[in-house]
Parts: sequence; C-alpha cells; structure tokens
Amino acid sequence: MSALTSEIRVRFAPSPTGYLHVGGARSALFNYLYAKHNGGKFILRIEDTDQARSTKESLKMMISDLKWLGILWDEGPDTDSLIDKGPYGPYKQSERLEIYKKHAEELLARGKAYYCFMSDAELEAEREKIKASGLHTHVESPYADGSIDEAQVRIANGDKAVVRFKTRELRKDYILKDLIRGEVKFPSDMVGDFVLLRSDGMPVYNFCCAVDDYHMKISHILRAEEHLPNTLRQMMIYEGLGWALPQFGHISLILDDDRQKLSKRKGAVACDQFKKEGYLPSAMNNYMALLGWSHPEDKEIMSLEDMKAAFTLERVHASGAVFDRVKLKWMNAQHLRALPNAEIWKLIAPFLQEAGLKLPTDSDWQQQSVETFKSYLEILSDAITLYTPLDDSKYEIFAESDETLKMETTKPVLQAWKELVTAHAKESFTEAEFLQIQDGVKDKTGQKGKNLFFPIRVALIGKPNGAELKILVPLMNKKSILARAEQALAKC
RNA sequence: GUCCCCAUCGUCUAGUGGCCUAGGACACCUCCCUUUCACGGAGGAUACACCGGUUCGAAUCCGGUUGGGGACGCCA
Repeated sequence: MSALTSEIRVRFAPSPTGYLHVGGARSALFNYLYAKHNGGKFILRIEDTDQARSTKESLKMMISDLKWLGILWDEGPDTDSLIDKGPYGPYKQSERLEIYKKHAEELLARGKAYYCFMSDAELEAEREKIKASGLHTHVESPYADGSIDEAQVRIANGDKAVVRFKTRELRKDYILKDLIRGEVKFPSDMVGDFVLLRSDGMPVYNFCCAVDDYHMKISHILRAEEHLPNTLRQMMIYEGLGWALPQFGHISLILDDDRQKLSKRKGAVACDQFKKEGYLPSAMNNYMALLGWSHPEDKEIMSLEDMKAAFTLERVHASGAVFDRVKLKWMNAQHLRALPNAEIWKLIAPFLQEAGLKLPTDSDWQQQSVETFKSYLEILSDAITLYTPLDDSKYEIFAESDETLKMETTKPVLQAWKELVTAHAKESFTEAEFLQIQDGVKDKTGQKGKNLFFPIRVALIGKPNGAELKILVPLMNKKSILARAEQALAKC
C-alpha cells in the first residue's frame, strides 16, 4: 500500500469493566467522526487483558451503549453475536495472547526487555525508599541486566517473573508530533521500566496497545489526554520493535464542575444513565462533539451527518472542558422538539408506561397531547410529570396550590365551574366549548384573570401553573373533570 | 514531590498579528408575546490570568510567573 493511498484507520479500545462513560463515548465519537469524514475505517477493539475486571456483561453493555449512540464500527465484535468481523482479528485482546508473547520474546532477545523477579513486598519497599528521596518514582529493578537463560531456568523451576521494558539505557528525549498539541517532548526517564507481561503471562495495556495498533494498521490514535505519558512508553515499544509510529492526537479531558476529571461520584457519567433519564442519542453526540470541537460555521445543533461532514482535527482544541448538564438538557430539548409529534409520542410512551400511567390509546389524542406538552419537554422522563395529571387515579392537589385554595374568590369560581361542566351535554369538550364555559364562570362570579384561571387550573391539574387550559381541557373528559372539581372544592 | 499538558465571559467556545471598542451558545437579568407557566422574539450585564519581550501594531508570536489539570500500577 503506498503512502498516498494509505487508508485512515482509527479505533476505540475500551476495556469492558463497566458501562460506557461519557469520556469514553466522546473518544469513540471523535474517532468515528474522523474516520467517516475521511472515508476511513473505525475499529472497535476490546482491551480485556485484566481478567479480574473484564466481563462479558460489561462488553455487552458497552456495545449496546455504542449502538444506542449510533457510533458503529467497521471492524470488531458484531453488535449482536459479538463474533469478530474484519480482516485484522481477533479484536479481543484476550484472544491475541500468542501475538504478544511472540513480540515480548523478540524484545527479550534484543536486550530491550528483561525478566524481573521482584516481589510485591520488594516493590513496595523500593517505592517507599524512592518517595522519601524525592526525585522520581520509578522502581529500579536489580534484574535489569540479568541473564535471560538463567531467568528462564528459574521460571521453569516455578519462580514468578514479569517481563519489563528496559528504559535506563535510552537516555534521550522523545519528540511526539501530536496532532492536537503540537510538539511534545518527553525525557526518557519520565517513565521507569514498565511491565510488558504480567507474571501470569498476560500482557499489560501499553504493550498490547502498541502491538495491536501496529498489527491492525491503525493510522491515527485519537484518545484522551490522560494517555499522554503512555505514549512515551508506546513510542519506546515501537522503537524497540523497529516499527514506524502511527499519528497521535490527544484530546482534552472532560471535567466536572470542580474541574477534576469527570467521575461517577458527582452524578451521572454513564451513557446508560442518560438513556434512562430520557436523553436522545443525537443530543448526546451533539453535546459531546462540542466539548473540544467546534463547527467551522459555529453551528450548534447538529446531526451526526452534519458532524461527519464538518469534522477535522484542526478544530479540536487542547484545553479541558467542563461537562455542563444544564446545556446538555437544553440541547436535548432542541433535538426533541424538532421531532414530529408521533415520533415524540413513541419515545415518551415507554416512560409513561413505566410510570404506570393509564392514558388514552387513540393516536389523535396522543399526538394532540404531545402538541400541548411539547414546549415543556426537555428530556423524555419529563413526560411523566406532565402526563400524570391526565390519569385520574394519579390526580392530586399539590402543595403549590395552597395559596390559590385559600383565596376567598376560589370557592365561588369552583362552584360555578362545577355547575356549568355538569350542564355540558357531551362527554368531551372542544376548545370553543371550554371557552364558553369559562366565560360563563366569569359572568356568574365576576372574577377574571388569576382569580379565574388559577382555581380552574388547580381543579384540572392540581396546580396553578402549567399548560394553557383551552388546550388541556380537550384532552380530558367530563367525568374526570367533575371528580377533580369535587376534590378541589373539598379543600377550599 | 517529579515529569507532562492546559490557560478568552460562571460554562462550552469563535478568534491563527491589523476586520476585536473581542463574536456566538447555555445560564443569568430586562422587555415583548401570553389573563399563568413553558415555548418563542428583542435587548442587557459578564472574559483575552499576570509580567516581560518581539512588532508600526498582539487575545493571537516568544520567555517567565501564577493558577488549573493529568500521569507516575503485575488498571486501562
């Protein structure tokens, strides 16, 4: 493959140890957008070498979250069967152990790595000693220059050893040309002799990451800034194995209000959580994209397609971004309200059902109700509060109605309201019919403005503020309106 | 502590030496629409961290200071 036609290949490489975090989702998004903008391939690789923490359940959750967001991959485990697809598999690191082993041996043979027999206790003691001395925190292994043959004999006899990369002879600066940060200079002693293979033979992150990126022909590595120091280790591995470096770009971190790395302790950070609260994937993507990237024409509300078309690394910037839930919510409302009413109903229906609300099933009513409540909907779960007053079994008079109920003028208004509704010949009300009754109440009692509307609204939805009465009443029927009027009256 | 990264309104950002008396969005305030609330519309307040250079000219380039963050694992 010539340099001119070389394909853009990027990857998202999560470890399946829990749900998908918004930070991870944003990394996945950027990779995806970069691939799609450039006609390249987006690969999903599973970093499951930490057997203690990786689970199949987590993998399934992760995949379902990615699927929900619509960030789909060209190579990697199939979304349903989890069976790998693509020419550079397997895509799960736990199935690539032979490859890592082979390259570790290569490094060992070249004198770039060594077996280290230090015990946990020895490492701990060494770290304490170094900490006291102040300088850096790298453990110096006494085994760095040991004979490999002798080490292998010890291992054959049952001793446990890790394979470490030897950094101490690499006295130089490594220059990374980061696509987002420009030139970054790492002194080689920034890292100590890091572990390649654990004592049980499982590879460690930096090693399999480098090996896989090479074998999977990854051209661009776009990942979060926290990986910047790892990049030095990976550069050393590439160099040790004589491989050409891919391009790197380190995206800023997503921060919490207190400017620390976003963490689950401060509220929802799992995509799944946002899904459950009723955020739309399109809004999530839109919001995440704008954390560190901007549209060339400053567009704010965008679809995935808009973003694919406009995404370039030149517009990704390097400073951290605070995750603002308020703006996310606003953005969700924008995406939601742009949808047709029937579509919105389909989205809120599961939330209403989950809340146990019994509501009319005819689609005209459903769409009309969406039209009525739309401007109050920010996230799908808001529908529950909005629709609850429409279910007779859930009707209650809220505390915020107290003031209205205490007004002297309220009782006569409610009595007149009840009388006129009773006199109404049909079970349902059109907007005009309601207006007529309302005028009747006005004439009978001489009340207008708040004195008129607040009591009626309380008798309708249990609180003085909310949607416009004339569009609310046509969503209700006579029987329930009357029952509610009784209840409100009883509280006067 | 050591190394690395970052630095424009409260927040997300535009800005790549003159178009900047710094633009947009969220949030906030005022007004309009509306006999409520929400939506929508119009307006307002609010920022180039600091100090030195370079330059005719600096938010933009360079150096330093300060502040914030990240990494220092047989986690990823």
